[in-house]
Amino acid sequence: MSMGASSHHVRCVNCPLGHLSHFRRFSADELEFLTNFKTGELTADTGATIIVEGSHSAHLYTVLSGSAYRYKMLEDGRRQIMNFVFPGDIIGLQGSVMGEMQHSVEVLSPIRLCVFERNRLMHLYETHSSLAFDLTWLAAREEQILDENLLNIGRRNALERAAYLIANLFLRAKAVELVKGNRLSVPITQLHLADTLGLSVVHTNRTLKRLADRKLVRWRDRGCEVHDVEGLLLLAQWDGLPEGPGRPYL
Amino acid sequence: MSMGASSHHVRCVNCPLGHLSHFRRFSADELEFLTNFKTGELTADTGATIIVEGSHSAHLYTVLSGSAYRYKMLEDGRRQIMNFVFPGDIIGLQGSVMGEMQHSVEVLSPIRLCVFERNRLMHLYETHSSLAFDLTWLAAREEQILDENLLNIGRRNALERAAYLIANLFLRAKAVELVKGNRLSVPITQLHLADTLGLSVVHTNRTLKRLADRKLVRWRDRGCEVHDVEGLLLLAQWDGLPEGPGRPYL
DNA sequence: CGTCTTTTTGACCATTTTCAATCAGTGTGG
DNA sequence: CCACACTGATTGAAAATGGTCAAAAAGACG
Repeated sequence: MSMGASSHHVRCVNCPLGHLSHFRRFSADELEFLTNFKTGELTADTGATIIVEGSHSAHLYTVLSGSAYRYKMLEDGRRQIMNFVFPGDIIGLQGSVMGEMQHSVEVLSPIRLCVFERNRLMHLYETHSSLAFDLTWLAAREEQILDENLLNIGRRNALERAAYLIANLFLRAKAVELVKGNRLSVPITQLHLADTLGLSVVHTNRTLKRLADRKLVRWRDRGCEVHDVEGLLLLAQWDGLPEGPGRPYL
Repeated sequence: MSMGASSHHVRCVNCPLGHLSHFRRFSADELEFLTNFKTGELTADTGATIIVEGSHSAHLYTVLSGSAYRYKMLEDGRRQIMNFVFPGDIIGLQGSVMGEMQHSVEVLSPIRLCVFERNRLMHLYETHSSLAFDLTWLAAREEQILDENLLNIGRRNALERAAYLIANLFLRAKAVELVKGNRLSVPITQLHLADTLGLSVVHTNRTLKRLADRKLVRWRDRGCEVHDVEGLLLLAQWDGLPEGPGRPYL
């Protein structure tokens, strides 16, 4: 994990996220503010821990590229992954707003983060209400994703669960160009899936095979190929992502 | 479900939540703004549906008294309760910020709500950044609760799950005086518990009996008595509520 | 090539669900 | 007051789902 060389005042006009139609455009004023609000950049490699449960991080991050996941652990080591973090997603908002961090975040694929200072957050609220609203939007969106995850784990069986999760990851990843062909370019292992689905690795593996038998997905070379998104949606009784283009980010 | 008689400009100075040390105090300015921001009140009886999944509610609510729960359903009828709603909690923020409502809300015990207009929300952000921040705080808190619920369902077994959920409900209810003695004064059924825990009613019932055998809780007269909170926390490997006094609300 | 991680498989075990009743409490109308 | 209908709580037995243990196979990597 290291701070980028050209730390301060990286030009947000050239933000890599700005090129994706998935995200909203900033006004000139917002762009200028954000350029100043941004403290620097941070990169981290696979396996690095960006945030530790229980810590009081002084920062807030937006993912510029790469991926990570948010998780919690019980004292005896059982782990539950709550959500995955893709470009445009924000990391550490919970902690910035409420104090102590209640979850950890680990890097999945080499990640580049935009860094903001937690103690300047109030200033954003005071001077740029549209961005403040966007932050609430981002929090509400995370809430919504968690609702769906809860429904998934609580009420779907193993096969449906895996179908939902893979379809969800696939569509979210696709929106930020983390899909190559029918292949998810996020280096997820079956253990990650298992810890997200609330299943054991063994059963997750068997479930994936059943999905493969139905020609819905295929696990190959450490990665997941999606052969039939519609089939996955149908199996999981899911409507797909509600989001259109133009969603907020910071 | 009906609108209160003295709809407009109910004096927020006398807000019933203001008497609970659990919540933060408003400044005179905030209080005046909120009194105007508030559109009216709404009361609803047990079983009423306040919000329907898929709708575009024009309102946002804060619970003044009573209780409710938030849930989602699969097409085939399986239901998952995501969270319970107590006094001081906000209802409909997700929909207000993101558009369509992605979950339903049903009344548990006769409820009194403070009503706000969704289309005036931006005005709040523009003029009262402290309240805007509070809204983000509330969203982040919901996110945090959902994280814990996800860990609960995903990684704890039935006994631990029930222990966590009951302890959690008990402590949250206690903070807003919805506990009488050791008894939760929220008319929850074992089906509600089951749909929250991701278990069947039958197994939930058996699990509750096991908790009773251990003298941790007791189910009596349609309600739950908690005999040993510490024991529940220990069993669930949970630290209890992180919240201190002085939390925000609208 | 040897080591490490990840995936895959088999056999067996535990947990949880489903189905089917029964029981208890509540409220209703006669 | 009692018969009746209803909802919610309990229980038993059988079946299904998912977990654990152990080991092998397949890649990944230096």
